Amino acid sequence: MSERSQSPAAECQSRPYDFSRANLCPQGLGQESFQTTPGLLADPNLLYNKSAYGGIPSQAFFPFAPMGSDYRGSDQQQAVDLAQPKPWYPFAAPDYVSQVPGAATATQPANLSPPIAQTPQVKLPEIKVEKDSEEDYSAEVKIQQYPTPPTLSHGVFYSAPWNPSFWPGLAHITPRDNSSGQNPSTPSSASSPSMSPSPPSNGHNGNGVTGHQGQNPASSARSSGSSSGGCSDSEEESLTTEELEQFAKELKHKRITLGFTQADVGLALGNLYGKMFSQTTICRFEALQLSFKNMCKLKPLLQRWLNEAETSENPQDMYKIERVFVDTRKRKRRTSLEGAVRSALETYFVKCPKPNTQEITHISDDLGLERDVVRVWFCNRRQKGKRLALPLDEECDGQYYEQSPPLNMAPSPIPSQGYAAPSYTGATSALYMPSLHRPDVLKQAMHPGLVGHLTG
DNA sequence: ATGCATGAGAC
DNA sequence: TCTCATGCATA
Repeated sequence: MSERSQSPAAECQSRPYDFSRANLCPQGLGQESFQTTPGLLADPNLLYNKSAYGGIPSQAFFPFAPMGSDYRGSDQQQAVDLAQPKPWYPFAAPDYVSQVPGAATATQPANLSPPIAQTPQVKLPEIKVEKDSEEDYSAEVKIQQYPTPPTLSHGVFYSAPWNPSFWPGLAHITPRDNSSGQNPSTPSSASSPSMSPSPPSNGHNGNGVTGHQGQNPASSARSSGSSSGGCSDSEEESLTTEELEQFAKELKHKRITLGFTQADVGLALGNLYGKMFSQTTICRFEALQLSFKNMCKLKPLLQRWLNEAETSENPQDMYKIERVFVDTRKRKRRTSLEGAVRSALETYFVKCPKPNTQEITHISDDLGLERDVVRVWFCNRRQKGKRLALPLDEECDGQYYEQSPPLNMAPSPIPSQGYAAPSYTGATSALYMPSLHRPDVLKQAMHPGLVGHLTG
């Protein structure tokens, strides 16, 4: 697969506003290189091997988590079914239809913009929106029932998360510092047995779990010298990767031992401290799939929960609260991308991890996807990339995707690039070889560095 | 367990 | 418009 070397995507180089991006998509977004061999993207995750990702983004992610299954589908997915343009939003969602290029484009040759247009694409995207149950979606008001733990009989209704105001106590929550140091194994009796929903009284400001956390770029990064993670805020202790890792394991183990599900924990946090978390978040915490900063932020809360759970005589109380929230919002139906489309996106991603608007448009047109779907896909892909990449060198903060591998060009001299140089040269396949798919390998390759760095 | 989505805040 | 934290929905 020789990338076309002569006519780089015009848009990539003509971007006036972003100098650095000039190199992003030198070869143009997949003009032709789209033909992805089955194995090519077998494991996109491998793109991020530690060495490749010299740079660390503003946020450090834990790479150890096995992330290998993401694209498993690409190979196994059946051939693209060109025959049927899936119905997108069959019901009550006309607005979507109008903005879904795929709906209109997928079936037709579409006049794709020059640069990307000719990509031997995976035409006819197999995009489908989950389950088209004719009506359920239109009726947006729904009440979700939170899974109830076997041991707990209370039906709990999970709330829609989008409104931070849900958690009044949030602001006051302060993960106590000591939690860090203290080993959960030695439950502090300090915890109040009353696992009442009332917000914990704590003196600190709550930046711990405040609605918005992310910001704080600088501090977030683990200070190089100290092991600290960049738990920026006061209450977040200086945790080392090992500590977090260990705590995560411990949490999981004890949680299971105590008979709680991840969902239970998330719910309990809400009841105990005012801020509820989803099963997803708890799962990611246990799997170390959150950013370092995020881990630091959540750890104190989970630590407290653990203490409570261990000491409480009636852990069930932790779930006592029932809340019913009516979700009046619409949530776009989740798009399910076919393996071929994903592979195509991966290919584009390798070439240009940060496509600009124009490029996104090209890609969306090319693949017959909704622009927003493409945009979000790239956002998520980048986010995931960071997790996998294991950022160790904070000095490179923000450099992650700043520079894109010059395709067809010699690997960038800059070691801190966010991508594995080899990946975009044509010789890519090797990089994505299934054999390397092993999470252990990935972990092995990255973790040590992180640990070393953090623990330093 | 994880893919796609949402939304606040930062840039 | 992006990042980041987070969650719904689903594999």
